[in-house]
Amino acid sequence: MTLPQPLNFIEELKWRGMLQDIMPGTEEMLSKGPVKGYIGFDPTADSLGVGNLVQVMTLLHFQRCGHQPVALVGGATGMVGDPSGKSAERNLLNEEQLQINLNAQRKQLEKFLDFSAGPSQAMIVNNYDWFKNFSFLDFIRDVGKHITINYMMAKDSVQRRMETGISFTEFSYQLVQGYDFYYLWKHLDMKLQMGGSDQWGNITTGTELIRRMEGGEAFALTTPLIKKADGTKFGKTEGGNIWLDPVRTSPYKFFQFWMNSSDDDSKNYIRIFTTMTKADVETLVAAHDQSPHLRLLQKAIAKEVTIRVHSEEDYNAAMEASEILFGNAPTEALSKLDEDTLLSVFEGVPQVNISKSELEAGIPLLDLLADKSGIFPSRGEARKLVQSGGVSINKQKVSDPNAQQTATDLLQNKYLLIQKGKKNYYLLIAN
RNA sequence: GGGGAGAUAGCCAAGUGGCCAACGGCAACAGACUGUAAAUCUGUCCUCUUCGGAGUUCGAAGGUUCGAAUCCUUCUCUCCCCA
Repeated sequence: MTLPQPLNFIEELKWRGMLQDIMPGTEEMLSKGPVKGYIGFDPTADSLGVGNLVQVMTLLHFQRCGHQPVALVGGATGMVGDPSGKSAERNLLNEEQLQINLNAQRKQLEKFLDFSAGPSQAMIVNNYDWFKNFSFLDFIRDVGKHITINYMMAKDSVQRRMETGISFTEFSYQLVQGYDFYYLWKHLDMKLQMGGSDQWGNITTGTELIRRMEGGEAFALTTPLIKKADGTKFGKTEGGNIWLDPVRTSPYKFFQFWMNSSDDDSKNYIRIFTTMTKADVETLVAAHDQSPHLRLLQKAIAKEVTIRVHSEEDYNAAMEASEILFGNAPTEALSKLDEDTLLSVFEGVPQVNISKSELEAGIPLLDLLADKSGIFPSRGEARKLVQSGGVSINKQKVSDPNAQQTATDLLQNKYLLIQKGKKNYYLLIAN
């Protein structure tokens, strides 16, 4: 991946709103030619979530600007536990789980960066590799000696835990992460560490260590914590976290997550999560403001991100499903679908099997919604939502909680599309 | 060790013998309006319900009473002040 004119990475981050803190001299260092920079990923789950996507994009932009991005998976740091942003001591992961998480994350990271040979070839490293044979005594002699407790205690992540308590393990985390930077600097000529703003403290311990151990110079920058316009956390919905793993979050849901972002948020997201140029973004934002109901921004983000994280096919399927579900004449569109299309459209929608013969005999609506399908935990809840107009079958509102559901409405003589609220769909399959 | 304050639904927070399934706010969910947006308005928000009700709650366990979140006893935990 060679670009005709390498972009200025810092400028790029600035207009995208992705620059929080930067160490003096960083921009100058970057301007001298391609350098290596890395970001660490904490293996707390077996999949990255959209929150991690910010850091992935930082690496991607870094690479687009002609530099060499390195993703570090925390096989060692994951065993310790980062106290940053945590109000209480964490539970340690067992090694088996850690290994699973590590491999899963590594695989995901490989999708985003360009690993083909060249001056900006991406790399993935695992800090377990240089920690596994580093004994405790050697570590406290060779590394710990260079950093004072006073320095470590001054960090925000530690300060905030002074009242409630912090274990020695978590306290030493910054030193472990700091040594990563030193090691990479020493052996891979790593010049820059990046990360979320909560990592600033850990990162600077690294640059400090490099200076004290060898008088070397290393640089750092962080990205701001992304928040939604209403101040709530980014990347979570009613259903929980939005994951990159299609098993955890279906491509349809993933696509919908971006489609649902508010206007204000999407103006930020388009900058962070797409590689569109500044001019294109500005044009699109202007077009969006002209006719916001077209949701141009949401569509553009959802498209690019879904394709990057999943695939073009997944995007097309999600898009098609969304058009049918949210389009102008959804009921008609539904009944026109042939079975294959219908199934592929609703691939990401929970499916429930029910008995066709019972349905032919007629099932009381509430039985169907609660006992038979488990869509509602109780009949009372089903009744309440039906009464308040929150339930649709095949995109047609049902209003009578005492109604019977028969087989006459079956799509393709086999399926019923149940809708709970506006955005939760279930496909009932009559066998 | 001494003294004081407190523990109420996801969170904050009223309530000190019956009118309490418990004011109010936030969060959440649904509806209306829209554009699958925001804001606003409305409804739901312990569990179950044949929507008439039924059952289980107010740190825990006992007790007083016709009746307790409210009074008494013991226990557990949290916070503050003094040593």
